[in-house]
Amino acid sequence: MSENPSYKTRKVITIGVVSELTGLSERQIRYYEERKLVFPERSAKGNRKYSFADVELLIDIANKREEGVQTYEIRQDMLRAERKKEKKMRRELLRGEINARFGIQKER
Amino acid sequence: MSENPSYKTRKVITIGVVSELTGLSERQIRYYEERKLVFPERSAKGNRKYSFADVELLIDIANKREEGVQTYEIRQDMLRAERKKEKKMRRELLRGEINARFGIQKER
DNA sequence: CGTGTAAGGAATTCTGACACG
DNA sequence: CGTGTAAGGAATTCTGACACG
Repeated sequence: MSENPSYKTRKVITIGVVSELTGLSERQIRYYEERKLVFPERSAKGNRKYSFADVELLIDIANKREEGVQTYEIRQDMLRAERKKEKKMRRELLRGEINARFGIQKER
Repeated sequence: MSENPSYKTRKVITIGVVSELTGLSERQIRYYEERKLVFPERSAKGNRKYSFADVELLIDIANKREEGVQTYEIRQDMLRAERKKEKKMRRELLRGEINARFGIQKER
């Protein structure tokens, strides 16, 4: 049951459907790609394919744009968030390694 | 986090992508619809849209077809399984109602 | 029965560009 | 900067039908 969590990240949705789902025009969606905010995959013959995660991201972008935030700012925020998350993951990885060597044996 | 379990059942995938995902020809996919094995939605202008659940179902169908099972048999099996599940849900619903009236107060 | 294919048309998507503000 | 639009072409999808086995 529930085998695949990749339903959210698998890129299978064409731009027309994404447009319906987000309310954005295809022009806008392609422009946000140009501005490096979304990264669809391409089918064999070059058609863009998006994931549900991309759709949600685009909705967030649309909200920020409505507040007047420029695509450049949105991109900067995304990059900052990404670096923060990486830092966190490194800390957790390190903690895990330390535990693997010393932490596991509770006391003896 | 993880707000939407509908990633699996939301019908957003076009037939070409389903064909890639399943290895079935578009002809086969349309035929299985004709035989009432899958039920895609339609976009405004009539294009079929499938869910991840549909994709998995189609893969199951493809496996059965390879074993020589006819579409009619597959359909009968699906209907039987569905009735069974409904029966189960009715039982559980009933049990829940009974508990709501009598079961909750443990003892007094 | 299950699937391939050619047919003709309609809708989709793509890119690069001009426009406006 | 962000978005609309017309342009031309290529790929997608649709339906109904004929073919084969």
